[in-house]
Amino acid sequence: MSRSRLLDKSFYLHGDVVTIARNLLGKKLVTNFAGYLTSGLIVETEAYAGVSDRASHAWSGKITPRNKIMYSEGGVAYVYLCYGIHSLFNVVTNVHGIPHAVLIRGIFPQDGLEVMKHRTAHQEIKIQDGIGPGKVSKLLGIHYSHSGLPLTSKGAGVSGLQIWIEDAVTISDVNIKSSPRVGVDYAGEDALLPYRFSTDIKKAP
DNA sequence: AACAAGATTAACT
DNA sequence: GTTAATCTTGTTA
Repeated sequence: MSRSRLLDKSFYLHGDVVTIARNLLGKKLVTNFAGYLTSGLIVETEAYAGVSDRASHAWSGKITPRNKIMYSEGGVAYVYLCYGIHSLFNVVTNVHGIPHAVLIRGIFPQDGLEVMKHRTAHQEIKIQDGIGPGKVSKLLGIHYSHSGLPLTSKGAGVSGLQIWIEDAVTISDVNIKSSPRVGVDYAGEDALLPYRFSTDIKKAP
Protein backbone atom coordinates (compact mmCIF):
# COMPACT_ATOMS: atom_id res chain seq x y z
CA MET A 1 0.00 0.00 0.00
CA SER A 2 1.53 3.27 -1.10
CA ARG A 3 0.22 6.32 0.67
CA SER A 4 -1.85 8.70 -1.39
CA ARG A 5 0.03 11.66 -2.84
CA LEU A 6 -3.07 13.14 -4.41
CA LEU A 7 -3.26 16.88 -3.79
CA ASP A 8 -6.40 17.71 -1.85
CA LYS A 9 -8.83 20.53 -2.32
CA SER A 10 -7.10 22.92 0.08
CA PHE A 11 -4.11 23.18 -2.26
CA TYR A 12 -6.32 24.73 -4.93
CA LEU A 13 -8.26 27.06 -2.63
CA HIS A 14 -5.21 29.15 -1.66
CA GLY A 15 -5.82 32.85 -2.22
CA ASP A 16 -2.63 33.67 -4.12
CA VAL A 17 -2.63 32.13 -7.59
CA VAL A 18 0.97 33.21 -8.17
CA THR A 19 2.09 31.15 -5.17
CA ILE A 20 0.14 28.16 -6.46
CA ALA A 21 1.80 28.50 -9.86
CA ARG A 22 5.18 28.38 -8.17
CA ASN A 23 4.22 25.46 -5.94
CA LEU A 24 2.95 23.40 -8.88
CA LEU A 25 6.51 23.05 -10.16
CA GLY A 26 7.74 19.51 -9.44
CA LYS A 27 4.22 18.17 -8.97
CA LYS A 28 3.10 15.22 -11.08
CA LEU A 29 0.25 15.81 -13.51
CA VAL A 30 -1.50 12.53 -14.30
CA THR A 31 -4.24 11.55 -16.74
CA ASN A 32 -6.09 8.27 -17.05
CA PHE A 33 -8.35 8.11 -20.08
CA ALA A 34 -9.88 4.72 -20.90
CA GLY A 35 -7.23 3.01 -18.79
CA TYR A 36 -4.28 4.68 -20.54
CA LEU A 37 -2.27 6.30 -17.75
CA THR A 38 0.22 9.02 -18.62
CA SER A 39 2.00 11.57 -16.45
CA GLY A 40 4.71 14.18 -16.29
CA LEU A 41 6.42 16.41 -13.73
CA ILE A 42 5.35 20.02 -14.10
CA VAL A 43 8.32 22.19 -15.11
CA GLU A 44 6.67 25.38 -16.39
CA THR A 45 3.54 27.30 -15.32
CA GLU A 46 1.88 30.68 -15.67
CA ALA A 47 -0.53 32.37 -13.24
CA TYR A 48 -3.63 34.19 -14.49
CA ALA A 49 -5.01 36.46 -11.80
CA GLY A 50 -8.67 36.83 -12.66
CA VAL A 51 -10.74 39.97 -13.18
CA SER A 52 -7.88 42.43 -12.62
CA ASP A 53 -5.51 40.72 -15.08
CA ARG A 54 -5.77 41.95 -18.66
CA ALA A 55 -4.12 38.76 -19.88
CA SER A 56 -6.81 36.55 -18.32
CA HIS A 57 -9.88 35.30 -20.12
CA ALA A 58 -11.80 36.48 -17.05
CA TRP A 59 -10.48 40.05 -17.20
CA SER A 60 -13.00 42.65 -16.03
CA GLY A 61 -15.32 39.94 -14.79
CA LYS A 62 -16.35 38.75 -18.21
CA ILE A 63 -18.37 35.53 -18.21
CA THR A 64 -18.88 33.45 -21.38
CA PRO A 65 -19.84 29.82 -22.01
CA ARG A 66 -16.16 29.05 -22.48
CA ASN A 67 -14.67 30.74 -19.41
CA LYS A 68 -17.47 30.24 -16.88
CA ILE A 69 -15.68 27.19 -15.48
CA MET A 70 -12.97 29.57 -14.22
CA TYR A 71 -15.48 30.91 -11.70
CA SER A 72 -16.07 27.55 -10.04
CA GLU A 73 -14.35 26.45 -6.85
CA GLY A 74 -10.64 25.62 -7.25
CA GLY A 75 -9.62 22.09 -8.19
CA VAL A 76 -11.15 21.68 -11.65
CA ALA A 77 -9.68 21.78 -15.16
CA TYR A 78 -10.15 24.71 -17.53
CA VAL A 79 -9.22 23.59 -21.03
CA TYR A 80 -9.78 25.63 -24.17
CA LEU A 81 -8.92 25.49 -27.84
CA CYS A 82 -6.22 27.87 -29.03
CA TYR A 83 -5.50 28.75 -32.67
CA GLY A 84 -7.97 26.09 -33.74
CA ILE A 85 -5.40 23.39 -33.08
CA HIS A 86 -4.15 23.21 -29.50
CA SER A 87 -5.93 22.38 -26.26
CA LEU A 88 -4.44 24.41 -23.39
CA PHE A 89 -4.80 22.97 -19.87
CA ASN A 90 -5.30 25.19 -16.82
CA VAL A 91 -5.83 24.47 -13.13
CA VAL A 92 -8.65 26.55 -11.66
CA THR A 93 -7.83 27.97 -8.20
CA ASN A 94 -9.37 30.05 -5.40
CA VAL A 95 -12.90 29.95 -4.01
CA HIS A 96 -16.13 29.89 -6.00
CA GLY A 97 -16.61 33.20 -7.81
CA ILE A 98 -12.90 34.14 -8.06
CA PRO A 99 -11.73 33.13 -11.58
CA HIS A 100 -8.03 32.46 -10.97
CA ALA A 101 -6.16 29.80 -12.98
CA VAL A 102 -2.69 28.40 -13.68
CA LEU A 103 -1.69 27.42 -17.21
CA ILE A 104 0.52 24.33 -17.35
CA ARG A 105 3.14 25.15 -19.99
CA GLY A 106 5.59 22.27 -19.65
CA ILE A 107 6.05 18.78 -18.23
CA PHE A 108 8.87 16.26 -17.96
CA PRO A 109 7.34 13.01 -19.28
CA GLN A 110 7.19 10.25 -16.62
CA ASP A 111 4.70 7.42 -16.99
CA GLY A 112 3.07 6.03 -20.12
CA LEU A 113 5.80 6.86 -22.62
CA GLU A 114 4.51 4.20 -25.02
CA VAL A 115 1.06 5.79 -25.03
CA MET A 116 2.65 9.19 -25.62
CA LYS A 117 4.47 7.83 -28.66
CA HIS A 118 1.16 6.81 -30.17
CA ARG A 119 -0.42 10.18 -29.39
CA THR A 120 2.41 12.12 -31.02
CA ALA A 121 3.41 9.62 -33.74
CA HIS A 122 6.99 10.12 -32.53
CA GLN A 123 9.56 7.31 -32.40
CA GLU A 124 10.82 8.45 -29.00
CA ILE A 125 9.61 10.90 -26.38
CA LYS A 126 12.21 13.54 -25.58
CA ILE A 127 12.33 16.35 -23.02
CA GLN A 128 11.46 18.93 -25.63
CA ASP A 129 8.23 17.07 -26.47
CA GLY A 130 6.78 18.16 -23.12
CA ILE A 131 7.73 21.86 -23.30
CA GLY A 132 4.87 24.02 -24.58
CA PRO A 133 1.24 24.19 -23.43
CA GLY A 134 -0.12 22.58 -26.59
CA LYS A 135 2.39 19.75 -26.30
CA VAL A 136 1.45 19.05 -22.66
CA SER A 137 -2.12 18.30 -23.71
CA LYS A 138 -0.94 16.28 -26.70
CA LEU A 139 1.23 13.99 -24.54
CA LEU A 140 -1.40 13.56 -21.83
CA GLY A 141 -4.38 13.17 -24.17
CA ILE A 142 -6.18 16.24 -22.81
CA HIS A 143 -8.86 17.73 -25.09
CA TYR A 144 -10.84 20.93 -24.72
CA SER A 145 -13.95 18.81 -24.20
CA HIS A 146 -12.37 17.85 -20.86
CA SER A 147 -12.87 21.35 -19.49
CA GLY A 148 -14.62 21.21 -16.12
CA LEU A 149 -13.31 17.80 -15.04
CA PRO A 150 -12.52 17.62 -11.29
CA LEU A 151 -8.92 17.21 -10.10
CA THR A 152 -9.89 15.99 -6.64
CA SER A 153 -12.36 13.50 -5.24
CA LYS A 154 -13.86 12.89 -1.84
CA GLY A 155 -11.98 10.25 0.08
CA ALA A 156 -11.70 7.59 -2.61
CA GLY A 157 -8.19 8.45 -3.80
CA VAL A 158 -7.90 8.81 -7.55
CA SER A 159 -10.63 6.33 -8.39
CA GLY A 160 -13.07 7.94 -10.77
CA LEU A 161 -10.70 10.76 -11.68
CA GLN A 162 -9.40 11.21 -15.21
CA ILE A 163 -7.04 14.10 -14.43
CA TRP A 164 -5.28 14.74 -11.13
CA ILE A 165 -2.09 16.12 -9.57
CA GLU A 166 0.19 14.35 -7.06
CA ASP A 167 2.96 15.50 -4.76
CA ALA A 168 6.29 14.44 -6.24
CA VAL A 169 9.49 16.51 -6.17
CA THR A 170 10.28 19.51 -3.97
CA ILE A 171 11.87 22.31 -5.98
CA SER A 172 13.90 24.87 -4.03
CA ASP A 173 13.63 28.55 -4.88
CA VAL A 174 17.17 28.75 -6.26
CA ASN A 175 16.14 26.34 -9.01
CA ILE A 176 13.12 28.36 -10.10
CA LYS A 177 13.18 31.08 -12.71
CA SER A 178 10.40 33.64 -13.02
CA SER A 179 9.76 35.76 -16.11
CA PRO A 180 6.99 37.55 -18.01
CA ARG A 181 4.25 35.46 -19.55
CA VAL A 182 4.36 34.32 -23.15
CA GLY A 183 2.06 35.48 -25.93
CA VAL A 184 0.17 38.13 -23.96
CA ASP A 185 1.54 41.34 -25.48
CA TYR A 186 -2.03 42.58 -25.81
CA ALA A 187 -2.26 42.81 -22.00
CA GLY A 188 -0.39 46.12 -21.69
CA GLU A 189 1.37 46.55 -18.34
CA ASP A 190 0.06 43.21 -17.12
CA ALA A 191 2.17 41.54 -19.82
CA LEU A 192 5.26 42.53 -17.82
CA LEU A 193 4.27 40.78 -14.58
CA PRO A 194 6.65 37.92 -13.62
CA TYR A 195 3.89 35.32 -13.48
CA ARG A 196 5.73 32.62 -15.43
CA PHE A 197 7.69 30.01 -13.48
CA SER A 198 10.04 27.35 -14.77
CA THR A 199 12.61 24.87 -13.55
CA ASP A 200 15.06 22.45 -15.17
CA ILE A 201 14.27 18.84 -14.46
CA LYS A 202 16.53 16.87 -16.75
CA LYS A 203 15.97 13.35 -15.50
CA ALA A 204 13.55 11.45 -13.36
CA PRO A 205 14.48 11.81 -9.65
C1' DA B 1 -25.16 35.62 -40.06
C1' DA B 2 -20.67 37.00 -40.69
C1' DC B 3 -16.08 37.87 -39.16
C1' DA B 4 -11.66 38.59 -36.80
C1' DA B 5 -8.68 36.85 -33.35
C1' DG B 6 -6.28 33.62 -30.60
C1' DA B 7 -2.34 32.04 -23.21
C1' DT B 8 0.72 27.79 -30.36
C1' DT B 9 3.48 24.74 -33.16
C1' DA B 10 6.08 22.93 -36.93
C1' DA B 11 7.95 23.70 -41.13
C1' DC B 12 9.92 26.67 -43.94
C1' DT B 13 13.66 30.34 -46.05
C1' DG C 1 13.27 35.02 -38.80
C1' DT C 2 8.80 34.14 -41.20
C1' DT C 3 4.54 31.89 -42.05
C1' DA C 4 0.88 28.38 -42.78
C1' DA C 5 -2.16 25.39 -40.36
C1' DT C 6 -6.93 25.21 -38.37
C1' DC C 7 -11.61 26.12 -36.09
C1' DT C 8 -13.99 27.52 -31.82
C1' DT C 9 -15.35 31.44 -29.70
C1' DG C 10 -16.73 36.15 -28.74
C1' DT C 11 -18.20 40.20 -30.86
C1' DT C 12 -20.75 42.89 -33.87
C1' DA C 13 -24.77 43.54 -36.88
